[in-house]
Amino acid sequence: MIPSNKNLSSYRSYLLKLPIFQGLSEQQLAPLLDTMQVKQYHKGEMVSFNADEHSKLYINFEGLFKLSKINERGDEIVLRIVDKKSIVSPMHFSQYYDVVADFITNTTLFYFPEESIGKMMADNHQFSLNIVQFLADGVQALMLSAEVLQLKTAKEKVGWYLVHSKISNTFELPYSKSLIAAYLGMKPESFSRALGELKKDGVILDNKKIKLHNGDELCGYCDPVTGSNCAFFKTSKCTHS
Amino acid sequence: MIPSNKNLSSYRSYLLKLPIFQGLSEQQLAPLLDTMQVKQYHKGEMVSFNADEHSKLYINFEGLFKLSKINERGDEIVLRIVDKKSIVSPMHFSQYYDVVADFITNTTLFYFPEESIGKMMADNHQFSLNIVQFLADGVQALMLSAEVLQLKTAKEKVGWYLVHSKISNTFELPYSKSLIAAYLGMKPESFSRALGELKKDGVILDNKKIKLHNGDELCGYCDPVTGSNCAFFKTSKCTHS
DNA sequence: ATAAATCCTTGATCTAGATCAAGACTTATC
DNA sequence: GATAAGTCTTGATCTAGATCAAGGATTTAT
Repeated sequence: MIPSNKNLSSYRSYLLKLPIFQGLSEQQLAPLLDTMQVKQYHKGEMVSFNADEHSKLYINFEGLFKLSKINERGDEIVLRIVDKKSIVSPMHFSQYYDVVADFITNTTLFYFPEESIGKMMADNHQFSLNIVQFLADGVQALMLSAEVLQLKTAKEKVGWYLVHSKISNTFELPYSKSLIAAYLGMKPESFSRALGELKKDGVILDNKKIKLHNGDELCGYCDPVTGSNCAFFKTSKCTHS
Repeated sequence: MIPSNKNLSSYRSYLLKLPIFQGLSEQQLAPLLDTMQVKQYHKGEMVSFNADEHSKLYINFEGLFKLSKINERGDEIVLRIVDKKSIVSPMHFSQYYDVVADFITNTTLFYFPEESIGKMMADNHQFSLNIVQFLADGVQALMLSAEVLQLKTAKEKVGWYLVHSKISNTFELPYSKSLIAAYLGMKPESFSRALGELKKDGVILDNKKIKLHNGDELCGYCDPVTGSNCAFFKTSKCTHS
């Protein structure tokens, strides 16, 4: 069933499992969930997410989009790839800041008005902590990606993304190559060439499936935050001591 | 008087004026301020700010340092320049994430243990909101700087920094050129050459003082968030419509 | 199943900014 | 006020990745 503003109550159990609502009972959340709305966007659509018109908190229920900035020359930086269950909160942006949401597939977003979120934070300390955690994760993800974009070579960027996919997405590339290339601040051509380099080292990408000759070929590209979710973290196979 | 762990009470009025304590009375803050500690760092010192050893919230009382990441090749990215009254909170980082604090001058930091901040948030809703605001500002600053680093040419980066200095620091460059160059992800040589280009357009930097031929030469480099603090914001002189 | 549209790869060339090197200016130190 | 230590500028050269171009592969539509 496609969510509509009429049948939202059936999604309560889905919502309760999200990290942003962690530690909260259905009862505690009821006043907030009652204010939830739905909006559909379709593939190819580009919407400016500014705090003026979009001072809300969005949950991506179904679909995929990227948050980008584009300059006069048409160059793009992908600030975030937003997939299922991810949260975007233009309500926390400055009034004058905006990003473009560029929808890669048809997407269904749930959203809450800024006032409801504010009310829930005032009434429930756990929810405030969850918002703090969400923002802290955002800060850290942006610092990590600044580091990747600025300090790594093309080959290192791709290696890093692959090791990330290996650990978090069980050896599978979650998006198209060109989307990942854009996220890594490089052109598809460079991404392709970097993959060619990695292939020489025993890293094969077979239709989005990552295949490794020995198994440790990507470990040199890992970062400790990603590594902490790896089965071999801090064992002899791991580079993070 | 140099702050020590003995004479901290005399800094209460200084602390009460900080945005992070906005809307809070001295009385409400007392339990938190009682847990405050001081630490001095000296010029040239480099300290790893990881959540393990530094799970605290720091206030820069006096001094200057940068938060950087450095790779094997010695390339550096400056994630933030931390000057007086700025806050850094490794307590919000993941256990495995770390940045290097590189002290540019002798620096005095005040800090609060993670538990005291947590307690204050639990006891006082306004303080939680201030923490949320602090983190949201961090997210936005990182998004803006990702955009600047990734999408702008050398000349545009320098122009952007100058317009920022013009508006926020009254026509004065706040730090050394090489520090600003590092923050903009470029080498001092490129910074110098970019300044040369801008000089041709009527932008003169005379011993850190920004001097403009007509006055609007930098407006093309402005962003709306910075611009919202400009005297000419949304007037005919301003490019932000 | 076939056509059309995307997406991806490979090769040739170009370019912004890095690197290397040397000199000029500025700021501290004795 | 001389000398030393940074910091900044200018010029020559180099290079990683972008751009341009064309062909191949995969997905989507009919």
